[in-house]
Order: sequence, then structure tokens, then C-alpha cells
Amino acid sequence: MAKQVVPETERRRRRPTRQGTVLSEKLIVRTALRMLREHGSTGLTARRLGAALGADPSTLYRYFAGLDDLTRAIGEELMGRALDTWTATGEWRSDLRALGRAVHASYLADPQAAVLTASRVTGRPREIAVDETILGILRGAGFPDADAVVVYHAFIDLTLAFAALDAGTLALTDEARAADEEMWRSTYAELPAGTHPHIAATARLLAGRMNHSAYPVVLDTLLNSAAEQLAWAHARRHPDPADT
Amino acid sequence: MAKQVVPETERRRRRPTRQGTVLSEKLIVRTALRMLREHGSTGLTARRLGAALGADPSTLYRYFAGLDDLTRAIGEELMGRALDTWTATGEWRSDLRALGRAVHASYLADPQAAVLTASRVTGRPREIAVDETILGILRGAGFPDADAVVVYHAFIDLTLAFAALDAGTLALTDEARAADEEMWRSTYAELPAGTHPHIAATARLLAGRMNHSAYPVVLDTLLNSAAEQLAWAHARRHPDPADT
DNA sequence: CGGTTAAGGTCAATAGTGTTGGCATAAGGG
DNA sequence: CCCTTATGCCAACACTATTGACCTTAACCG
Repeated sequence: MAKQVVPETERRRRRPTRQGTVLSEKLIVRTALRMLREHGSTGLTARRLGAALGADPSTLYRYFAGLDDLTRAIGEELMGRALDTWTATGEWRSDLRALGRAVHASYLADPQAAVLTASRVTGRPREIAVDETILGILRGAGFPDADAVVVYHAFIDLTLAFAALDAGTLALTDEARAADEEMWRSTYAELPAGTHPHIAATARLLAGRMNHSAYPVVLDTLLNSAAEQLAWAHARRHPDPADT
Repeated sequence: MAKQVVPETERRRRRPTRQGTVLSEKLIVRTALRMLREHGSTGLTARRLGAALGADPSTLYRYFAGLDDLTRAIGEELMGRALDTWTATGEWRSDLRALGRAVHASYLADPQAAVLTASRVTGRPREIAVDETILGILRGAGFPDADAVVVYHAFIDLTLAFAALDAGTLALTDEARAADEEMWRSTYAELPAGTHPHIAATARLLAGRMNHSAYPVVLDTLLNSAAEQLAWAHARRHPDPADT
């Protein structure tokens, strides 16, 4: 059984569960997100999700090919949320910055889910929509296709990579985070200047920095570099007589 | 049992296993890396590792507090390998670039292990050594402490984030990768120009790009930006009369 | 409406997982 | 050479994802 999953759009009969709830992909994904929030990034199990839905765990396999498939659907949901909070202004740089931050923020809003999904390509509609949007912004700004593709690649990978990394620290349980911070204080902050002069000298500054994400800083350097690249490409096509 | 683990340095008695092998932290970590390479990033299990070592699975708990602890030790091993392949030249930019690439390469050399460890801070000696080295390069180059900390933070997070992301695609089993690439061709490459004009227009270029890592490109933009920052900081302290 | 079909629910079972308490044996210090 | 105890093994527990068989009932067609 459960070999083939009926696509959500062709689903016809909706039999209520023994406990009364009527299932749907959306309900399952939303419940899964809640489970992740409540029980941590390893707390999403078929049994637990089934119990929360008032359904047998095996029922999930009528909607998803496996937990892996469900995971991709969760990622798609996060991408969709990011796209929904974003609006275009027409200025390519601020549009890209806003879009990157929206994706990053959307993942960080559900860190436990982000940990599971950020490094996976889903190939689902809203993810494709994000890609199309980014390429559209770049090409609309005048980037030659070859340059647009390079910037697009760096932009999307950078954003997802930081989403995964930053979500990782947020997703720790309170307990684990406390242990981590304690570890930090007891090792990094206490290193003797004799063996580790540079860490010792900057320990105070480090403590203030490491709590924040480096994503905004790196994103801006990428956008700056892209802007220069665009200027060159433009100059090459419309040479300024004063430059010769 | 297994509540407290004896530190490797204080280990005295080494009783051979029933099948003759003599255990050690190093041997366990190396064997774990092999298991990951052979069986994928989810293929490291206590039972399997025990079998490969010729020991009972529970014996592992005499060496590590849990599989989680073992995972951190694996990350530490990858960091150490990166540091071993790197040598300083004294030129801060090329040193940083080489170090970043060494870490990135070390993780990608064991992608399945990298997936498990790249987003975790171990706090172990060789990881700290890498941090100390980076800060040393930056401060030695003349970066004021505040700037050095910002660049350090961006540098290390960028490197680890891309290591995790890029390892993720490399770590897929041949089967899963084939499915992924097929998915890519059947969705992205086939999107009609009507609904997704920008992806359609650049599909060929994208296919060539997405196989490579965006890390080198982004790393260089970060180093360029840092160099400018350094020039400004330097100019502020030694104003050039010609600039006024 | 009434009959038929199969979607979509449940149940039970399989083969795996991390982890721990209890026990035994042999290594190495005194 | 004896004693202690570190370090190995065994058995058990409470989990996990997933599947095949079964059964109920929703929805379509005449």
C-alpha cells in the first residue's frame, strides 16, 4: 500500500478520521510545523504527528510518500511564506536585499523546520517562483544573462546556507543552548592569553558579535560586488569617451 | 552505566575486544568516517559501528557520551585535517583565502560527515585553533579589533554554511542524486517561457552553474570588501595630505 | 435514489534505532 | 601476586519508519 500518493488537487473523498478530524495536506503540514516548534527538530515522528491529528500514523502515507516527502512540503511552505511577505519596488538592489532577508527571516521563524529543510531542493512551485523572481530582478536590472546566473547562484545559495546555519543555533532546546553558552564561556572566554592571544584580546567583542547573524553583512558585500560588476558591463556596452 | 566517559588522555587499560581489535578514540572516529562514506549520512548507527569495530555497540559509550558526542569528535577531525593542509605565507588575503578553501575542501572530502557536523560548534581544541588562526591573520594585517571581529564572524560562518550546503548535495546517494537531477531537468529545464520567462531564458547557463559551489565567488567578494575596509581604517590613522 | 468502486481510513507486524543496568574479566599498580 | 576497577559484553527497553491486509463509507453513475 501507500505506493502511490494521490495529488492534493485530485483528492475527492475526505473521510473523517476516527476521532473526527478531516485531513488535508495543508493541515498536516501546519500540524507538523507545530510539532517541530514544540518538540524540537528531531521531534517530528509519524506516531506523534498521527496522534496530534487524531489519525493512525500509517494514514500519513496516503498523503506523502514518506516523511522525506513531508519534509519537502514543509520547506515549500516556508518559501511560500517568505514570498508572501515580500513586495517589489523596482529598485533591484533593495528588492534583492528585501527578498533575501524575507527568506532568511521566514526560515528563522521556524528554526526547527528550517534545520530539516534548508539544505534541500524541493522543486515545488513556490520555490521555483522565488528563483524566477530573483532572475527576473537581475535581468530586469540589466545584468547580462551570464552575470545574472552567477549572481543568482551566489545569492540563493548564500541565503539558504545562512538560513540553515543560523537556524541551527536557534533550534537548540533551551537546555542545549544553555550548555552551549556555558561551554563558550568556559572555553573561549577563559582561554589564557599565553596560548591564544588573539581570542583572549577580542573575547569581549566576540561575545557581542556571535549572537547575531552574519548574513546581512555578507549579503550586502555580495550586492555591492554585483553592483560594480553591473557598472562594468554597462560601461563596456556604452563606453564613456572620458575613460579612454 | 556509561554515565561518565574517561578522557582519552587518562585512559590506561586497553582491553582488546572479543574479536581482537584494540579500541581508541581515533580508531572509532576513523571507522565512523568510513561508515559514513560507505553507507551515507544516515548510515552511522551504533550497531553498525560496533560491528565494524568488532565490538559491542554499548562499548562505544565508554568512549563517547552518546552518538552526539561522537559526531562532535568527527567534526573536530575534519577541522584538524583542514588545518594540517594549510600553511601561512604572511600575506593576509591569500592566507585567509587558502584557509577558507582548506576548511571547505576538508568538509567536502567527507560530505556525509560534513552534513552531520558542519552546523555544530564543537568547542574542541583544533576548532579553537582555527579561530585563533583567523583572528591572528586579521589582527596581524592591521585590522582594528572591532573590524577584525566582524570579518572573522562573516568569514567563519560563511565557510561553514557553504560547507554544509555543498556537502548536502554531494552526500546524496547516487540514486537520490540521479532522482534530483532528473527532477531538475523535468521541472526547471522544461518550464514554459510563458509562465517562467527568466528561468527558461537562462536554463542552459543555470545547468552549467549549479553543479559548482558558489563559495569561491562569495569568499572573494568578502575578502575584497574587507580589503577596502582595511584601507579606510589605515587612511583614518595615517591621513594622506593629498586626500584633503 | 440504489449499487458499485475504490479512496482513504485502521490494525498488526517487521526490522531497525539509541541507550542503559548488570555482570564478568583481565590489566596494571602496589 | 593480589586487588581494584576500567572496560568489555549481554539483554532489555522504548522508541522509530514503513508496509500489507483489511474494512468502511464517500462519491459517482445510471
